[in-house]
Amino acid sequence: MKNQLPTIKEIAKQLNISVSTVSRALHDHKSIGLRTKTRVQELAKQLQYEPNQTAIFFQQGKTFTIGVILPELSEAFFSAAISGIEDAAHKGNYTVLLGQSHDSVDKEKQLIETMKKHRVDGLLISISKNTSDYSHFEALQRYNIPIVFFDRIPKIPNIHYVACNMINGTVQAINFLFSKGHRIIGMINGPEKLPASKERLDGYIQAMTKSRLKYDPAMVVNCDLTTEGVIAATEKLLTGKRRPTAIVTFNDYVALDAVQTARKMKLKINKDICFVSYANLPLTNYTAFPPMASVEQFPYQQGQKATETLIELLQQKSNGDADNNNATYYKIILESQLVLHDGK
Amino acid sequence: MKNQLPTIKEIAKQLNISVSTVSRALHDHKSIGLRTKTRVQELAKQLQYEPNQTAIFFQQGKTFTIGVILPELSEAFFSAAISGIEDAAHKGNYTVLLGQSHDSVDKEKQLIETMKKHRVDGLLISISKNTSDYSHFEALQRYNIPIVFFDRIPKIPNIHYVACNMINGTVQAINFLFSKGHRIIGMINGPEKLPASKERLDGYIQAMTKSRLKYDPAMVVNCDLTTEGVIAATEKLLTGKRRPTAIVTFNDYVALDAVQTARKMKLKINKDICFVSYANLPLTNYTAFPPMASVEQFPYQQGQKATETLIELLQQKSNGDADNNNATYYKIILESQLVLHDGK
DNA sequence: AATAATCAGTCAAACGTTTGCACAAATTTT
DNA sequence: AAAATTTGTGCAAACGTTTGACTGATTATT
Repeated sequence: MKNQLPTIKEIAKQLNISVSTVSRALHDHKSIGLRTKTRVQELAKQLQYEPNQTAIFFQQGKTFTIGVILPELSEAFFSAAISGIEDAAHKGNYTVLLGQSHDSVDKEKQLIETMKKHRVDGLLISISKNTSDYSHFEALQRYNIPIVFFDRIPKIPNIHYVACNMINGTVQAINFLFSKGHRIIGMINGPEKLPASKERLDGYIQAMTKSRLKYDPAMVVNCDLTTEGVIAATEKLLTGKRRPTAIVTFNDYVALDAVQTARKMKLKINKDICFVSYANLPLTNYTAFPPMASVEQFPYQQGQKATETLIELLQQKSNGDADNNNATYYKIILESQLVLHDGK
Repeated sequence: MKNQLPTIKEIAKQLNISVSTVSRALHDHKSIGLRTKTRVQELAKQLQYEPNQTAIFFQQGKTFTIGVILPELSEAFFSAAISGIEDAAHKGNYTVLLGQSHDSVDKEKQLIETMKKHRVDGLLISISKNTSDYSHFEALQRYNIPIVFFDRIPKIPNIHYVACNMINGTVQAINFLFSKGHRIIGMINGPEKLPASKERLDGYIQAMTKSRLKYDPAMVVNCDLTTEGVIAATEKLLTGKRRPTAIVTFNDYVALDAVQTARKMKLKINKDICFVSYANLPLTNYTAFPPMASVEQFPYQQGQKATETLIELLQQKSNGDADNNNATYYKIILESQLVLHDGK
């Protein structure tokens, strides 16, 4: 009754030859005669033989599986990223094992354990917002499991990563606003300690000083990204004595709340006040008052690139370059880019 | 130089006992004396021993992995679903192997092969839009890999599935519009042959006749879901001699395009014409003229429920209920629900 | 004709773990 | 004190595949 699947053994027995011959025949090994080769291949087809991958994984100590750990799949950024990851992995004949940390450090650690157990060949990680202790990543060194971080990168030396540089995009955004005649430009930034916030601020300062508008710290307010936080930040910015005519917001969600707030204050969007944002949402084109422009971060491409990098590392490894422990570390930076919204 | 991980063998050798004893000691088997048990466990901890799961998978013929095949991760519906799937799987100590078909039948078939190779314990599938030949699913029976379909279900008998019933939600939507005074209600539906379209139509007809508004086929137009298609459909509906005062649209994307079209025709949204939609997008609250209400399809819950169902099937299987081939088939229907948008 | 090379195939070990069976020693029951 | 049971442990097979080393033919080279 047990629907036993055919094995190499079974084929060997039926053909009265040894399993090794069968194995080699199926792999088209040169040392097998044409006659037996075809006999084997025919029977294999007839029996619908398929190699048992778990046996092969075990035997070879490789699983052709890439583990992916990221904060939250329902966030547009990450769902685009995983899409790119899956596509690239599949192209390289790898499979994707998935886990979301929900921005919890514990869950992240747990996931790493699971991935380790499953003997993934490599890992792709975008760290949780709250991770500041990185020991669980470092522990992986011991297992010789390469990691490529993407987007949210831990601050530790000697790692591979793929990220998107927000500085240039921010500079472009400010320059764009400048070219439109804006001279007082505000920014609603994220939490101060977040690297992502720092990059945006850097770009802001760079562009402002280069445009000979001096950098006024009062024009940049941090917020915790909650709706309430954004409202407070927006109000603060718009009720100060120097009122900006344009605001750059940390991301699209922030932009949406900020726009609402501005409207409640009876300001006309795109007239009294303009917004530019960083792209997270697929449909800013459809929103009531979309930001005039967004800085695109190319999540799909980040995912793709990170995966390709990881696969390359894995190939190096299997080529025995493993001993080559003076390995160089990949630090791949995509450039963000300003995208204008024609608001059609 | 090879960073060999400790194995059960290694422990056995160091302690001068047999591997079986070690194995049993680590599993807290009753037949092992307390002294050796602790000796083993201590050494295991000291060596940081971790069982090699690939060996166990192989040995047990189980991988504790669930394969997921769905069309497109960057679609909000599916990214929410995968989120639910991953959470539920993790809760049940399963891991998720991921693949997207991009709505291509070939890719779908290929993914099934990959999943089969990886010896996933079970599969969760939402079929591609273009799949009409279901032989590749049926082939899986042979491998005794249970499948639970979700959301997009093939039309074949004797399958397990989880879906969301759109009929009631549609009825609620129409009733809601009726209560708001609308008497001429149109519908922009999806492609005619799509089951999803049929359900919506059914609900529409049911509600209309129950409300003693007679069903006017001219009030329901199908479209191919492209922007152009939607524009054409909207124009057709709004330029007919009976002009609807409210329109139910196939999904949020359609709604957005339809709203734009109506506005171009100088109609005032929520005054001359109201829209109700089916929820796909996270931020209808922020859109220019959001649908007054949406029929929610609970993708996260669908994913969750499908996963729980699959895990249950897997448990039954390992309990030897496998022979019990007169198995009942799970057909789990979640109810859709109308959600009002307060447009704040 | 002897030697070397090639061809076709087999043997057996290895990967790490689990588990049914056997067996000895210690303990309990008769 | 003999018999039965319990306790603690080891042996070896099994899971399916790959692969290095080996063997016995045939064929090619000198």
